[in-house]
Amino acid sequence: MARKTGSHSEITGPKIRAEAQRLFARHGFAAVSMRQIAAAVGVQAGALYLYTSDKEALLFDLLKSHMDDLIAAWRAEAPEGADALARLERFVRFHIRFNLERAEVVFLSYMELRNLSEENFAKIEGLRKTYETELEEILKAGQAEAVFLIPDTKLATMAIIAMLTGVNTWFREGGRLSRAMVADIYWDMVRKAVGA
Amino acid sequence: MARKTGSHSEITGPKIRAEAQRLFARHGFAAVSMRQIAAAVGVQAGALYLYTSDKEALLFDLLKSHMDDLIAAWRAEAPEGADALARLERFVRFHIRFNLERAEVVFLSYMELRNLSEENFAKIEGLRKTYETELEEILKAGQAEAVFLIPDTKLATMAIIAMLTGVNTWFREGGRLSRAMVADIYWDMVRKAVGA
DNA sequence: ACGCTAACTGAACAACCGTTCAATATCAAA
DNA sequence: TTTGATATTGAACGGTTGTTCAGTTAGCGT
Repeated sequence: MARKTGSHSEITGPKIRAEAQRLFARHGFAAVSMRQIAAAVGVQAGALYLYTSDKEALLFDLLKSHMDDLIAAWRAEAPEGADALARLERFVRFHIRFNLERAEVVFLSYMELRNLSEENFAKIEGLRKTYETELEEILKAGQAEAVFLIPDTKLATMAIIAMLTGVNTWFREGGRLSRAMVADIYWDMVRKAVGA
Repeated sequence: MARKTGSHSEITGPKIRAEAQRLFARHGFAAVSMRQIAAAVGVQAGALYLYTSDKEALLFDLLKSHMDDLIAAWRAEAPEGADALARLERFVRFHIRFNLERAEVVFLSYMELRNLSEENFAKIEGLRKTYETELEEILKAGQAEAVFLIPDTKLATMAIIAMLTGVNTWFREGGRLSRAMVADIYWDMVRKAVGA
């Protein structure tokens, strides 16, 4: 064997992803050049192509990993056996917490989808749909249990997710309310909205 | 006097704004070139500079006009004397209708704010804040009338606006539900969320 | 028909874009 | 110390960017 595989790439690779995420979120995908990313990493632009096939793949990998993480994290903590009300509460708190923890990539995954090719766009949209379905199943269950009173579970799903994701647009650390207080208040509004 | 002022500019000016709005919404501000806009209008790139000082001004004018229109339209139809519940219902229906009617520029005003200079960004944010305050005043009034039960009017404002604006991301003409049905369902959820 | 000006063209500017690649530096294994 | 793959450079590619401007066209008032 020669040099240990990726002796530097183990540092440079993640660094590229981190700087790309930061810059894309700050200025937008199209407004950030490969040279800017390279400069932030401390490398020449050509070196980026040892870690990504092209600029779009850099974006896609960020979004794909995020969606995979999101779905896996939710499934890991979703209370499978519990009643619909408890499951909904868990979902609300999970969504707010997880999204606030990863504000940059969440922002990206809402703003930069149109910079993906048709196939890659479809993949991300599929994952988003998968995640939304997790919520809709809870709402359907609560409807069946007659604990929720929802005029349309599909619309309620979209409404709740939009409402929860909206927290990312205004929440600032050290503001008037802590994350926990925000989660409490949103859970109260969601619970009432579904008639429970 | 010579030629009537703006004999052609009365056509070209609005056409530029319309095509810029369409292209910015479709591909993103940074991804659209002045030459693309000019080509869509049927003119050379240089001609655009008779109507705008630079590319950013083109975006800013679209967003500024939209925010002005939004606030003026709401104030024109806001039921000043009515009780909080009636005013909230009007707001919900107005917001959904107005935003669906202008999906392109609404999309822009959420996605492309970061392409504005600091001063221009602040102006748009100020107008957005003005609009949000209109809703918050309704919520405060309902709280005072004891017809609403809201843990935090600030958060409720953000939650409701995010929820309503979210309609734009999924609504498609000719889908399962009409605009009126969507508005009915959202009003039902909002009413419950505020405890009325 | 003429003059004037608004409207527009087309070329040019320097800067920057994503991407490729031959050359080179780096360093573990032999 | 030599070997050889890994990691990276730096220059180059053709093309595009926003913007400017001298020159041309078009049409109204006289």
